[in-house]
Amino acid sequence: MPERSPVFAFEALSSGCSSRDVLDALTRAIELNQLKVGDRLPPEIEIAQGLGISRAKVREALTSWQNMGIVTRNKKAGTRLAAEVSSNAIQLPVTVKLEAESLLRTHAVRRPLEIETVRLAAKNCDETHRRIIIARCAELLAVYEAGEDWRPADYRFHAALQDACGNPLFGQLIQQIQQGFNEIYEAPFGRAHLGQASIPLHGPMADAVVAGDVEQAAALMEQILALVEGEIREVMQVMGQGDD
Amino acid sequence: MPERSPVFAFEALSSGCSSRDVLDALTRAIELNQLKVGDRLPPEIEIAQGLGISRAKVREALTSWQNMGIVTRNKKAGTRLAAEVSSNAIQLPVTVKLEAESLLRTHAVRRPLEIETVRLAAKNCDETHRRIIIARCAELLAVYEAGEDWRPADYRFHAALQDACGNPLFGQLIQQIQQGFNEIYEAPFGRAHLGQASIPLHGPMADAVVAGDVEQAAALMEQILALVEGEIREVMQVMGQGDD
DNA sequence: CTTCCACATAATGTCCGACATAATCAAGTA
DNA sequence: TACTTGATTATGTCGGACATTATGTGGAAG
Repeated sequence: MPERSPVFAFEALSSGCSSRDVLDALTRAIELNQLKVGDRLPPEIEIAQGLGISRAKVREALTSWQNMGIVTRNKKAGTRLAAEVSSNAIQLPVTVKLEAESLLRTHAVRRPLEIETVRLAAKNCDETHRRIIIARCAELLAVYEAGEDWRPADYRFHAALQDACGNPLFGQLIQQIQQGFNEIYEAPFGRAHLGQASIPLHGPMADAVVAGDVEQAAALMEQILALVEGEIREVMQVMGQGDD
Repeated sequence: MPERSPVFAFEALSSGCSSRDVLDALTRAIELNQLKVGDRLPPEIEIAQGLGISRAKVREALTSWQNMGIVTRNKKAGTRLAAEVSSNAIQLPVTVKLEAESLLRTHAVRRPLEIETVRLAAKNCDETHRRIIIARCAELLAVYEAGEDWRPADYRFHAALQDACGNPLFGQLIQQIQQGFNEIYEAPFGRAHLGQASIPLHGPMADAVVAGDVEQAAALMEQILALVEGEIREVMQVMGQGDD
């Protein structure tokens, strides 16, 4: 059984075309063939032949997507969609330089975004999202009290909040900033364990969001972030990194 | 007169190395040779020879930097640094998908970042930044009252605020989000003229920031953004885009 | 019949060499 | 001096070859 459709429709492309043109054509082809996240793209050589350009050009374009996290590539396994693409979306590569010395600065950027997220979540979330938030929060607290690794549950809880706020951009930005934070954090300090002290506050915050109490939810999120910030300062002082 | 130093020091690189390794090595070489923004990098072929890898690999790495806006490339003119790089900085490509239908969502993300910026600016700015803010604001108001194009002055004023807040990440993020916003805004609606109604509020806001009145400054920025949001809604309604 | 190992296969990863293209520089002429 | 023309040099593009590595498959051993 072939994993992907044997035929893949392409529109021809002129020889002298920019990488952007290639990505646009690929985007249209993906829409046309209704590829979903996780689906496989044709081999590079077939894409090249289909578009009428060289494999190098296809590779350049795909590398660009790979850097953006839109596709994953593996030998033999091929290239797979890791995120949705759509022709009426603009890929804006916001490259932020996160300096290793400025963990606090990175945290500072996340702060207003997280707070606004819970504000919006408290204001906008519907019954479905309320149930999800409550469930994720209960899960987080259970894992935390059991003494297990609470970070995956924490991640899912915050993802639920970001979902509930009704604007996917918040989740996208926060998660990518967080990812960058972890990268520069783990290098000198090992795996991230920040936020331990703030877990007990997550229950009341979930309650406030579900109850639609915007100010209370925002205030609790502020407290949570303040605790995290305190832990960052501690760790940096212990490691003799000085503060910033 | 040679525009760049005739010798360029490299450290050798193993053959099977990731694109990331190449960029790291290049970063160190750039630091070592003290290249600044606007300076020229050696030709790709020299970089390849210096690092002991193929030109294709160098090109892939440079393309990645080009997509991130770190370098610009021109035939014959060569590759030039467009932004600073440093070995203790992590380039985090935050790719946000800005959909054409969601101008309001984009604005919603900018909102908390702008408000936090003026909060921090009001709290942290020193005498130098105060003078700059006052000057830029006066300039903006003068241009506005003269009936000229106030957008460049507006941009400079906001840049001064972002400078004054003490955390360069805010400015970077906001400006790139704004750039993406303009891209998707200008396509259907022509050049951006948003914020006209909010200009008179900029004077009091600058005063509040300079006076260190955090809450007043934040409140005025909120009003400004609310006016902008109103204009976005108007334009979208007129153009029959519906609201989101 | 099932399990496990070795080989064939197919896709990306890497490299090389060649040519195209364009911008800059230099020389030469009006 | 000013303009034009050609040479130079760098990136842009392409095709092909080989390396590397999951995946799949078939045969031998149990």
